[in-house]
Amino acid sequence: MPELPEVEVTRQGIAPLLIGQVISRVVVREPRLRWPIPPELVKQLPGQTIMAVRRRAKYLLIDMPAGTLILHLGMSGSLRVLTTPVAPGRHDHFDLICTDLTLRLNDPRRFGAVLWHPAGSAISGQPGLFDRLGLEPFSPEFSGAQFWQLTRGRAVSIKTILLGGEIVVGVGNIYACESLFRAGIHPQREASRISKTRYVRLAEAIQGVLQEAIQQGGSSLRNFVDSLGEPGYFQQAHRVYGRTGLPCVNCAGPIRHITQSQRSTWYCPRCQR
DNA sequence: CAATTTACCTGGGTGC
DNA sequence: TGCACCCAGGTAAATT
Repeated sequence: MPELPEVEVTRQGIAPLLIGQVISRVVVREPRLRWPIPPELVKQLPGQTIMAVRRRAKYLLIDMPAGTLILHLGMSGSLRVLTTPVAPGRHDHFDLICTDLTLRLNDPRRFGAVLWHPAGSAISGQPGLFDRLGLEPFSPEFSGAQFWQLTRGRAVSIKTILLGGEIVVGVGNIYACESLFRAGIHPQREASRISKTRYVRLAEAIQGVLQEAIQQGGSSLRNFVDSLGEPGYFQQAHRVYGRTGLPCVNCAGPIRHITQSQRSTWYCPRCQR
């Protein structure tokens, strides 16, 4: 399940390989992803030179003169870089064929996306996709004080706020649970009833948890070339996620599992208030 | 307007 | 071995 760390590790893996490559052909085997893959890509992209590979929230942005190719891995997507011909397998929906390599998207559940943003308008203003995304967790604008400010008057739980992405992006279910545990905040606590001091702790917890996951992913991730980018963070030891009934690493009490808005939450009832 | 629910997908696991 | 069932979760869209 790609959250921000896996997307960032993927970006760091493919960027040095892709930059400078000239696109020669695009192959769409299955256009039915979250949204249909725009047919015009097949004509727009050939001849374009890849200038940069960026990330916004969990979106990968591949910049070229005519515009930006937007990729989202959904919940089961992965990218690999091929330098020799490899027969496409099941769920290999999209190929970006370049001079020296092919970028191939595999996505069994098809919750991912391949979209196109023409040059000329700011991508952050793309309606419904980028215009209401929250702050990047590693940006200078994201702080505990700002987090506190943006949650005034919000009656929903802090876990819901984290997953919503309208205040801070990149935190999925795993790292929402882990961040709240590290900050000592109960997942069901109302967002408007958390002190500024505790929001400072939460902001630091989010940054720490994500940063460590990126580092671990980066060190254990296989080469993106000619191999599947097996996400390193699957091997990471979670402190609460998925640990129903197991002893809390802090107080040894049993980790509790609950459901919040149809999503699993794990937490320590003694350490998180 | 805020909050909540639904829908989209398939692989993997479980129980019978 | 097969089959029905449930769960995983990112996020837009629909509904309350």
